[in-house]
Amino acid sequence: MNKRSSEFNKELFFRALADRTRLRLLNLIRGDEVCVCFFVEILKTNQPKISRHLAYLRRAGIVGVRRQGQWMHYRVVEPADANAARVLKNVMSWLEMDKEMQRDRERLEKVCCAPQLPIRIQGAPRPTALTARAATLDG
Amino acid sequence: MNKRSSEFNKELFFRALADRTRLRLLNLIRGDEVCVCFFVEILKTNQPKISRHLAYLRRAGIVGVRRQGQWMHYRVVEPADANAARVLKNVMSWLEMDKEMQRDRERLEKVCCAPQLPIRIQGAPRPTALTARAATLDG
DNA sequence: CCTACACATACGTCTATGCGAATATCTGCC
DNA sequence: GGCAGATATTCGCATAGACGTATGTGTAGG
Repeated sequence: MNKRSSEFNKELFFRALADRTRLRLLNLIRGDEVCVCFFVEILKTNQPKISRHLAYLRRAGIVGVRRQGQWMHYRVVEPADANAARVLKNVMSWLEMDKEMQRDRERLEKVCCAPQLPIRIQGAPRPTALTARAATLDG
Repeated sequence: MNKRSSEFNKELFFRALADRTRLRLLNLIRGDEVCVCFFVEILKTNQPKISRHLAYLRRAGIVGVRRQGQWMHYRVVEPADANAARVLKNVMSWLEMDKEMQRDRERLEKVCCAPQLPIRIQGAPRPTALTARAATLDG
């Protein structure tokens, strides 16, 4: 039907990036694999909101999920389209220069590397990469 | 008030790119300076629609305008933020691979390089760069 | 001035999307 | 099976944005 059906949907891709909450989520994930409850904790918001935005990013082919028991681990994936992948890389490094994004990451690192996780997310699996740092502290 | 007031608005930037008509406009402008009536002609749509989308791109800091008599010449400008500029460059070359965008450009070139412009836009100033090619044909 | 032309903006409508609150789903465990 | 915790989806509402039509604005030419 649609003559563009085989092409990567750029509009969907950019709309996915056109929201501050989603950008903050991408910034928190980075090269890691982060479970939903951390987003809720760091962005200090309700869980459905986070979940909806992650679903949006998933539909746009920007993030992927892995289930581990009751937890869902989100990661940034390479978009199917090479140009989209290139743009996304640039966007990710762009986010590093944003003050709010930097604060978000500081909070995430502080939370993840602390010997004790906050009460709300006691049993949650920590982000893989960040946990490597926290492992020495956490028994 | 807003703690992010000094930072470039990424959401506005991406929302500007999150629309097919606006992407098609950017693709038609490219490195050139194109007057509104050509957009209307090539995209085969009404003038207010084009004008609104151009205004959106202007607000996002992606295009600029120059008035020449009754005609308005639009051009792609370098966004104030260096990262935005880099992303925009990538997007522009991304557009080159899009079938519809290629067709749009073919139509624009055909129209601009023809000895006679279509009746609707008889007196319009041709895009500068493309006109260089048409100049030898057009008296 | 008045008209014609190019373009911009306003208006009414419709759809997409964001939100919080409520609810559903899935998994681990007893 | 049933309960609890983590996550997803739904619902109702509010706003943004896209569209076509109508109208406003600025400029050139008589």
